Amino acid sequence: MPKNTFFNLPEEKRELILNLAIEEFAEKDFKNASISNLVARAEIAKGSFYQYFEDKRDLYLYLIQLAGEEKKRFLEQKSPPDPNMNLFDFLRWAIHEGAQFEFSNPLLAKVAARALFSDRPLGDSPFEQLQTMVKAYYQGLVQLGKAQGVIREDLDDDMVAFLLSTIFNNFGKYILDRNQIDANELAQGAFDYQSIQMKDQTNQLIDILQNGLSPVKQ
Amino acid sequence: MPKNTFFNLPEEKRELILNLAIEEFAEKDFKNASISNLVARAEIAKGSFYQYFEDKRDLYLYLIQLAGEEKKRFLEQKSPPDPNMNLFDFLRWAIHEGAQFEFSNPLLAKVAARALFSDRPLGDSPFEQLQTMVKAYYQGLVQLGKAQGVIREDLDDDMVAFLLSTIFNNFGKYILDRNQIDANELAQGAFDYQSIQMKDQTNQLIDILQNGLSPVKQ
Amino acid sequence: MPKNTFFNLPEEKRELILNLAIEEFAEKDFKNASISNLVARAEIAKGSFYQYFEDKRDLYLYLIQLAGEEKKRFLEQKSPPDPNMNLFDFLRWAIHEGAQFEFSNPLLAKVAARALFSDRPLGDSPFEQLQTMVKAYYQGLVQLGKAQGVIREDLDDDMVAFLLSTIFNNFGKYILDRNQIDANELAQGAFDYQSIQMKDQTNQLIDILQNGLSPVKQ
Amino acid sequence: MPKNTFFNLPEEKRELILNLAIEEFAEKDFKNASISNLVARAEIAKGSFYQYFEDKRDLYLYLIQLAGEEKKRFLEQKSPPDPNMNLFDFLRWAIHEGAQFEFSNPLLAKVAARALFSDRPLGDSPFEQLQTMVKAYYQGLVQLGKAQGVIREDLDDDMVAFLLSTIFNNFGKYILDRNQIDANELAQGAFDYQSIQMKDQTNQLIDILQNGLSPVKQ
DNA sequence: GATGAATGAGTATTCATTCAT
DNA sequence: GATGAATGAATACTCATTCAT
Repeated sequence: MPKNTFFNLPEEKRELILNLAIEEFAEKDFKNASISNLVARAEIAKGSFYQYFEDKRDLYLYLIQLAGEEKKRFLEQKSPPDPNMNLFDFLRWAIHEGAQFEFSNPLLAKVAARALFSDRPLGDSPFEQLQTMVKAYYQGLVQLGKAQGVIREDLDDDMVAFLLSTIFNNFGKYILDRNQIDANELAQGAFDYQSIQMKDQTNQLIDILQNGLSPVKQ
Repeated sequence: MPKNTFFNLPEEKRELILNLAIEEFAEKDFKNASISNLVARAEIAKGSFYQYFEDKRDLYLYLIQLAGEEKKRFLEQKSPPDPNMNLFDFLRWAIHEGAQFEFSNPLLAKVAARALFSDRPLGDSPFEQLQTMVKAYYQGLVQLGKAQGVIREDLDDDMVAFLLSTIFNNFGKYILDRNQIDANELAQGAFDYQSIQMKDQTNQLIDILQNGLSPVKQ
Repeated sequence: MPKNTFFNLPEEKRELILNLAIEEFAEKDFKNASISNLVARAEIAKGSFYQYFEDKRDLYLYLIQLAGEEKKRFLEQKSPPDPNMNLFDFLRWAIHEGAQFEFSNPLLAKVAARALFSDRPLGDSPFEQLQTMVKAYYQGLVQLGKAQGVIREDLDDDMVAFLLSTIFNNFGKYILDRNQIDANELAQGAFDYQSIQMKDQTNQLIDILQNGLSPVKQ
Repeated sequence: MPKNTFFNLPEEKRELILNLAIEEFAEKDFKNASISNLVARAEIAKGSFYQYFEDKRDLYLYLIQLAGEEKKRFLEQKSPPDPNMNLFDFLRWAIHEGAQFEFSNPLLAKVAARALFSDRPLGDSPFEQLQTMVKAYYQGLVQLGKAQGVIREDLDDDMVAFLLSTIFNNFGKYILDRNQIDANELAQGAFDYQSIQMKDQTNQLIDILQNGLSPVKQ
């Protein structure tokens, strides 16, 4: 956790450091992300960095935590779904919002994706919490679906959660790839999610899941 | 490409270097993988490494190529599917074999996954070919499915290919996670794919896809 | 250009580093001059060198610039010549002073000579400016001589400038050779220019040039 | 000295190695000249090099010796001057021939120039012989001039020898510079000495020396 | 006599972290 | 609380030379 000195910083300065840190860890993985580079760009003293953070690791873990919180806040701040809403209608809404998150915080999303999928410089333990959280979230969705009767009872919870999370976690990147959008350009506001026509494909994707997961209608 | 000196090495020594290299690049990304560490563990002279490989990049690209070849060979050596086989029956077979590959070459699979999904130290070009190949493969499957009438005609090819490839690419890792198996222990032969009961879940997964993608029966 | 950290160093330390650097680059050309050796002898940390200088090239170019400035300062600090002074009287003065410079800064002179005459590790561009400056200086002298009527009008400016610069550039080294003086010993203050009787030869040399270049008296 | 194995080589192969070695040592100084590069380009085995030469130093010294011999042979093979010829007429002839040597053996000339003027990787001793030879040659010329009565008796032999040698040694390079000719292109026969109009300047240069050195006519 | 793989000390440069001011 | 100079282990890579075949 960052030290108090960091949180006591004037908001403007704190935000600057944070944004530059996100850029740095979005572009490079843990080892290659450079504190030297960060402090140079933020125009703070090397020593100051160590007044704000324990070490590089401290900053990194903070960013990952932040990414989780940001995503959660993002989803909550938008009209959160009626708990009685059909699960697939919720997913239809959520995949849009999730993609929009990737669009509005592309660099932070990149940091998180890196942490979740490949770069594990600090061993697995610091990430397990995040991963457990994510997993629990999707398992909750599956259980909700079963309770609503829109997911077949016999399906393995764990496996369905894997299916959903895998798809949702990669969908944002898929959109970027498909539309040949670079995360850095995106961070500079070069694109607008609304301008991209993905609705049809998104609906098809949810349809597939719905058809695949629902009890067979007779 | 490694130099002839490498291929002329006694098999035992060559294998040793290769395995240690795979370990190194499985644990760390390109930049962090250390040649110094590799040669120390392999007990060869620094200079010898450069007799065998042009440079670090040369070794890395070789490993990636190797991963592709190994996977291809693995799939081919097992009874390859009857082209007339129903696509989903083929997928049912392939997801098993693919997972088995991840089991028999866990570290090499890790190197490849890293290359495909996050670590792009050498620019995108060396990977685009691989990625294009993978993408084409899955789009071919989609088209086959449509031709067989087992995938709905109106579905977007690209999106379905994304769905399949995402699931297949992550399934192996999912199995490892679910069974709490570490790739390094696995590499030391600590586990056996057959001993793990995944058949039910695997079948369910394919069922979901089949139900989701097939034309609605009426 | 060295960084501020270098100029902020206590004078004693700065001088030590500089002198050892001059020794290093006087003995060896750019590629062979060893930063490792330098920092070992200066007893500073490897990393400290890179706090002071961008890189090896940075130090090298600084030394060359220093050599130029030192020489210029040296000539200016001594009573600069009356612009109306006969060119050959000026040369008589200058060749003495120039040789004295080689005596008081033998290693720096060696670095500069190497840069001007043979070692071009960084392409020609950084040196062209210096070389152009030197060339322009001598051509200016030739034109002055013609204006004063002490150099024959029909002589090729370029060629005469070559003649003068070649002689002046090599004279210092000639004196060292003739008196069997080693630049390194000299740097340690083992010799004194005044103690060496060269006045007669120097005068003869200028006489030769004067007789050779002047319009024939009739 | 190269070993007998070298001299026993088929002439074609020996010449090839020699020419590539000259290229290597013309482009780079002793330390940077690369045996690895040489053997690669000559397509001989690394070990073979050490069958032919003691070490790098051995080859280098051989090249320098060769350069001296070549120059001597070059001057002798052309109609050598009548010993009774006026010294300055001889110099007028010699400066042409010398420049032509630089033109016909530009790379070898470069190796020699480097050795004489700046690169002294092996200490001074191996070069002293060459330098002594050169010096003796020019002192001989000065004495001849005095004997002929065309050089003033009171001039210091040593200094006049310095003057002549300095000018003659740098004149070839001056011509190359003035005509913006690159030694490597020259080695490939891209230029022809005859095509360059330097006669006027050359004559002026000798005139200057003659006027400067001759006893004053009254 | 030819080969070419093996060696290892050498190179410049980077960077997280410390600590005296 | 801020500073930024100092540190030194770490990095990839080179190359003359040796030596077993």
